[in-house]
Amino acid sequence: MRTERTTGRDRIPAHPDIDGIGLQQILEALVDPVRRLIVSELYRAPEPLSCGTIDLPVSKSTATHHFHVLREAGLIRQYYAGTSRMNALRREEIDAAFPGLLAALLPRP
Amino acid sequence: MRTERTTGRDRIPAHPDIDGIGLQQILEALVDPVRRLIVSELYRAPEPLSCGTIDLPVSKSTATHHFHVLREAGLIRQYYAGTSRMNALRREEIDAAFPGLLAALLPRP
DNA sequence: ATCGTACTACGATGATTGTCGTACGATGAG
DNA sequence: CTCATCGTACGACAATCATCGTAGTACGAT
Repeated sequence: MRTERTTGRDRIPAHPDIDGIGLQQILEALVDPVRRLIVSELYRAPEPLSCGTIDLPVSKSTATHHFHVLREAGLIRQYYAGTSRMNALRREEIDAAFPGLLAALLPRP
Repeated sequence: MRTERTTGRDRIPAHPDIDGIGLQQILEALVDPVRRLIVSELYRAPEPLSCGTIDLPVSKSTATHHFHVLREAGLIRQYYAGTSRMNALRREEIDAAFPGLLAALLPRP
């Protein structure tokens, strides 16, 4: 049999359904200041941002880790555009499942 | 000089001013399920509750720890009534400082 | 004075996790 | 093809923290 290759669109990991996410997981994700910073930036941005666009006070591997946690918590959606990984806040879904949460947690503009 | 005695009203620890509390601290307090359970109970109760009234899935020492964290985070106010320690949610202050936060974090009634 | 109740204080411990460096993989440009 | 860029994966490490048991203190009742 042939070796598996991780190519192209397989690079996009599965995103959890919002219904499978509990408040607990959301809070565990948002309790970290770095992750809250990421979410804030995505909240303000009109369009998805690549990982590199948001500059964070941590190393690259740590940043990857934080994006991973946010994705697993159902807070962001990720897809590739070339070598860049784009990130978008799943705003409507979150607002529907947890009304007022984002507004209460993010710094007021 | 005379020996210091921890008597009577000295048993009540100092409560932090709400202005000195940041969102970070509040979140760190409320990310724990047990602490969120405590806050929920205090939220629903019309009057302050003693520590023993709220039954928690943890040992007594752990419960004490959680009440301590909540107090330090400015979320509850504590005072003694006999041997019982009463707990009250600092609801108005929290709502003023972080509008919508409690409502978003506590289970809807 | 003695006892029981209510809670705290003090370690100890195990699990989690935020952090990093390094090595690797995928993509687009020259 | 080769190279630089962007991000991931993996393993390691230190710090934090939720948990507990035990011992102790304060207060009210007997």
